[in-house]
Amino acid sequence: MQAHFASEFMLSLAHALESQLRAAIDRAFPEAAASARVSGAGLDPQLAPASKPEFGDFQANAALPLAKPLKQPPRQIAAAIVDQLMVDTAFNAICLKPEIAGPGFINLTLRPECLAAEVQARLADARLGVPLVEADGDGQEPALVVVDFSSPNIAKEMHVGHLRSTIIGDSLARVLEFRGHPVLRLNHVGDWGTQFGMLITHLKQVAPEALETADAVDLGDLVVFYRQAKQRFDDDEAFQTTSREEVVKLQGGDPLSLKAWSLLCDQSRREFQKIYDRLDVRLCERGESFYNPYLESVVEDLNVSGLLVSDDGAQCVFLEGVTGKDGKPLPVIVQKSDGGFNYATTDLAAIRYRFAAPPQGDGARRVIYVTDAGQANHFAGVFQVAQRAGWIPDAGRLQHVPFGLVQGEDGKKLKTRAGDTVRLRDLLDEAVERAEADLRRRLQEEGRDEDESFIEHVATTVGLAAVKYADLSQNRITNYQFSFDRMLALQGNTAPYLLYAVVRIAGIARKGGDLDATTAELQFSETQEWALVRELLKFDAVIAEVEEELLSNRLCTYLFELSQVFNRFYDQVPVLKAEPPSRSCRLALCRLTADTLKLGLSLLGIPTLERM
RNA sequence: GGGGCUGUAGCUCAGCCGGAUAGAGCGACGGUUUCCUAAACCGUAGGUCGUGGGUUCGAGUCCCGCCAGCCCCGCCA
Repeated sequence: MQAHFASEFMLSLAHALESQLRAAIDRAFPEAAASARVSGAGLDPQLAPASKPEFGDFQANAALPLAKPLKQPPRQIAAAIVDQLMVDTAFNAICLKPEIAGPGFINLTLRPECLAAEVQARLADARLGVPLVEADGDGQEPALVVVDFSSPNIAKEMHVGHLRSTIIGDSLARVLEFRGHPVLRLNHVGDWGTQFGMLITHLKQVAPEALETADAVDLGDLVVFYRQAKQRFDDDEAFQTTSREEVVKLQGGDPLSLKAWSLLCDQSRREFQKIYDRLDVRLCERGESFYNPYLESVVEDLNVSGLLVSDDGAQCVFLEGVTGKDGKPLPVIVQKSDGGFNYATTDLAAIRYRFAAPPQGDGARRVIYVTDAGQANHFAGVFQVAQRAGWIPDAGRLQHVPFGLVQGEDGKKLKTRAGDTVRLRDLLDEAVERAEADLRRRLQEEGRDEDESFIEHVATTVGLAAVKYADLSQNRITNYQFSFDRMLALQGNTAPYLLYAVVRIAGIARKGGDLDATTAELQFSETQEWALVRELLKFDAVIAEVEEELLSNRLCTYLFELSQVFNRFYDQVPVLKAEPPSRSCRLALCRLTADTLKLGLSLLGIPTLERM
């Protein structure tokens, strides 16, 4: 327990304060506390972070709701609670005398020496106060978390639609990994199904060499062929029939079909990998086809559990609580009338496999799907079926992490000028090109002379960071308006702003500040120093929140605010020119700020720079 | 028709378990550089939180109705 105090500061402190408050309320109002315990979980101290810096560090709002039942003015109640707090030595060790403010808020301010000691502890802690997740049960490994994200389709190029899933999924996986969860990052690529029937059928007629020789056509051509195939499939009934036959052959394991299929997959896979390498995203490919052998037994299982209903020739599970036009329950179709399986079947097989204990499955405890919000209904249905089939263990969590559409600056779905979907590759290229143009203009204006490798490195880092950060910094639920101008802006809540804060600190180090020097006792006097200290110490709580809520924008907001506070500090408080005791204390703050920004950005998948 | 999501400053968005005078950034306007990178900092202006009810000591936040936009709705994923 003691060991945890040092490494989990704000959180453990909040927990300590909460129980101290609870005890104080208990002593001040024993009858009210006792009756609250009878009816529920006892009185809630309603501890929250202070809403404004002038209110201290925390506020407890418990007095307000007590006013009515106790028939006392809330400020009087607050005073009674504070009296009890003041006799608690443990409380006095961490907090100054509480203030009662407004209608009856109890404002708590942490002792400065307590804050300084924690800064000291974090300087010596590579994890910056973020604890590793507890082992599960008796010394067992923490349970596996599956994060399913990116998921492009074979024989198509990755486009802007894959951007959010890839970036958000990667960041969530990074946060979970940092917390110590074993994470399986799954790329559920679309490598099976009807589309292959039509593509192979079409290629047989127009480019048979593509089905026999690796890389006979390039991926761009393949995309064109795919589009043509889709067109024919929609227009031409005979083509449809042939395509369906082709799917059956493929699913039946016909060697020629399988070879063609595997060539197409290989080719796409290499293209995907180029994007993932650029974005520094690691993924374990496990496409839809992986679950092929399990589809039949999924349907069989559902049948055995009595969930399966034959309707109109299709095998369905009817949903509870979800009705269609006629007021009747909506089905999830798991086997088409032609006997084929569809995506719902595959998704069910995947859920079952991921939760199932090894070696029959992954043995996951938590499964997270990062896909667009348009699939919310689908997942809700599939999740319900999995639940009713008993495939989700008691402690298992199955979560859809939805995100909104990527829109252009006109508010409509992002398209190229020609009206095509934007290729992810082109989008990344443009971000880097714009970052490079910006940088060159700046270098010229400032009369700086940098070599080409510097320019390339900075432009690449800034450009890609901008794309990632812009996406991650927005609450993912809402649609996302994509704008190069905004994401590459040098001021505001953008990647360049955050990167610049790191660069400033690196600059201090270059100019002779030894960031790694240790300081016996940290002392701070300036407002900006304390503001920075307080901001730095929030990091652990922010990570805990992202882990639970799966909202990366909370981390972004924090890093932005930390950068702002640091920039104010940098602007108003000299570091290198400060006198000896202050100088080393300020250098220590610089180092912890740099470490926090670097770690935070790395959890977003964003590397930092020394100079820019 | 049913379901989901969204609606907060001119624009793009935050807003945690319901808490104090609703916050940023951009844009606009005005200031700051003998000093660690000014890719920065400071200040000013800008709000009926879509709308009408309800619950509450207290509602942007919770509940119900309505309006608007986007998305989904049986054999595509």
